[in-house]
Amino acid sequence: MTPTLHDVARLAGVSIKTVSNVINDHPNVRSTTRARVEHAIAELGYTPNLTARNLRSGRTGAIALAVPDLGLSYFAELAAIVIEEAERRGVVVLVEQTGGDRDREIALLKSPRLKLTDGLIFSPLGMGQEDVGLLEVPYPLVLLGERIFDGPADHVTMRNVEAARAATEHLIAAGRRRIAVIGAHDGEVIGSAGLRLQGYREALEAAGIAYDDDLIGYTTLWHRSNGARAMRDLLSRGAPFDAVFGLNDTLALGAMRALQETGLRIPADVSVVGFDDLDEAQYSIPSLTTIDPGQDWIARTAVETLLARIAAPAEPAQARLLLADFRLAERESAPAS
Amino acid sequence: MTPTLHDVARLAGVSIKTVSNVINDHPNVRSTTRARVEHAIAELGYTPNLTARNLRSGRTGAIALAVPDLGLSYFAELAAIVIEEAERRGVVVLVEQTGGDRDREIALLKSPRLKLTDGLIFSPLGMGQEDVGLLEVPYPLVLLGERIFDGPADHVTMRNVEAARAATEHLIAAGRRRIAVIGAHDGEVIGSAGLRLQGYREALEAAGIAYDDDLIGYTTLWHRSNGARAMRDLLSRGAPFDAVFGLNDTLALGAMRALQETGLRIPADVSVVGFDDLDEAQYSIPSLTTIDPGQDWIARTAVETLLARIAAPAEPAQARLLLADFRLAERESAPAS
DNA sequence: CGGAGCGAGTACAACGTTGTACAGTGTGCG
DNA sequence: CGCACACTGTACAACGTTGTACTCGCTCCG
Repeated sequence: MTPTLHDVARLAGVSIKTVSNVINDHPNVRSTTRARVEHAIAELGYTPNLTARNLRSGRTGAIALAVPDLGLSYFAELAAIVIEEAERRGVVVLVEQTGGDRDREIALLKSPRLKLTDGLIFSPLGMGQEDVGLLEVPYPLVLLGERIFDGPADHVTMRNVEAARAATEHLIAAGRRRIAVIGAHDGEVIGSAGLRLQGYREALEAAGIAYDDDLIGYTTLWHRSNGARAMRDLLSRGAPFDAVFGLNDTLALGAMRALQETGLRIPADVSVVGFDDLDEAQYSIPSLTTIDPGQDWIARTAVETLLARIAAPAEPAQARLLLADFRLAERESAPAS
Repeated sequence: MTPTLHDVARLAGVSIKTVSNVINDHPNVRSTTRARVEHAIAELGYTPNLTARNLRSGRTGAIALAVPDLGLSYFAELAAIVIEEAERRGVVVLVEQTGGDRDREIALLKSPRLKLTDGLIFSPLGMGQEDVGLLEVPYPLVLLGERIFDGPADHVTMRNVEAARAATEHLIAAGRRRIAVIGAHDGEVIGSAGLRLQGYREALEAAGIAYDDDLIGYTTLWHRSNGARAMRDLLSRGAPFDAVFGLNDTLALGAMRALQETGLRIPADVSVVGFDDLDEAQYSIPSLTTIDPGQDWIARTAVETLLARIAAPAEPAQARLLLADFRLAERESAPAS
């Protein structure tokens, strides 16, 4: 079917190893021989079989990226950057979706499908701290997100508590006192929801504002419709509020939608901040004040770290925790004053 | 390092072929032997080396998906469905981004990186009809989009002309006569922009409305900010209009943003329709009337068609053109009357 | 003028798996 | 009682590539 080294070698009248040497730019090939081989390669349209090369070398030149769902903008943007950075460094990316389901995440970690790759960038959503032991895997792994800490793998993530605190303080500085939250997960301590809620509470406490559970909107998956639904629930509860902190942009956008449905003006009646700085946040109406958590840095650092681990098979270094810088992107939905 | 068939065989006291037979559920293995082998597999934590298996079988169990950019919601949602469908069918997906750049698209088609996969689902954006010859590739290929027609590969896409005509007719039926377009590409005949503009013109013509180039907003990349910019240009031109057809949802959402900035009410002053039925279209304010072009069907059919081609190495059948059904999703931005 | 040394190229094994051909051991039946 | 045959398992080759060890012939220099 497709030509192999043998075909090229036969046509050029040399051994297959010589052809291999030409392809890999090894020394000790006479220029006349090289030319003859190159001509044969061109004539047959030969390209090396990467599967065979990988078997020989033990490397595949591919990495896996496992995220909950590319339909979630945050992960789509993350994947876009990871793929771009990987390409820049000469590897390809195999994308897996777990649906944020714990069982599927666990199954993925042991899946033989990963044998097609040299390592994994893993963003769990269903697994939690109790599953930390399952991250002991026989291949290079970089962990994202905030479901599991102090695991055996390098971990690249954002400063959730500090950033959420900054978002809340921004609202407080603008004079808001009754700040609702959309997207909390009941009882969660770590995880994006738990950590961001903690930042929120720290900001309240520092400002001497009492925490009021009536202002907390709970949802499971952080989807736009859940943001709208949680906001409607909160409105129907009747507890007054003058600001909303959406624990991510998607929730905040859904919440804005629900607020505007009822005639509330943003930011005049209610200011809104989000978290993630999705592309959309610039184009919503009003545009969304949000936290830029350093996603670009996170994605690139994850690739860089993984490739470094792959290149250095021994693991002398401890698992590292790498934290991105964040910044508040101030827009119309929550002006400074 | 990681255990191989040899290790398992030695531990179980059998030949490697017997272990292989156990793993692949081949007959003629005594149940006692099978149990012994399975025990050894479990003890060593053996998993098969897929690279070696692939070399042997000539298949990789992976397909490639090449799209312009996962940062574009349409392609992120497409990728999500492709990956989900592929997983359901037992293959993994390697995602490549071309940036919509013709040279990168052409380079990708010949890239040896594709050797890691059994076939390609390709959504070009930079290549055009003049490049049709480049689609003659030595591996199974399924084409998406509307940049190239009548190529040598199966082609799965949507009914752009009919759907755009339906969208325009919806506006006309609601009494609109001055319908602006956002996202046209100057001089383009095929391609999403060209075809959708054609559908628009057909609808105008059928209704006896004159085509007015002053109502056409041109943009290159279909990004949200370009939608807003084109809308502002159009507004500043001063030509009156009572409806906007965004050639995709992202453009329409950007256009809505620009309209609302100037105080125009949607749909009272201007109705807006989009094209794609992104998740966002349900949650914008107002929610966006748009065309659901059958993306889900397209993604699943692309995977199914590609896997069928991979399974049948001979190609008896002609390249096929597969067209999805569309429907108008009527929402607030352009009600029926 | 003889041996060291190097350049050019070859033969073979190995990566881990699976298909093919075959060998041994019973078992059933004529 | 002997043979056919199913059953269980083995040995070997092959997929296409690259590393290692080797051969051959030439040049250079003491």
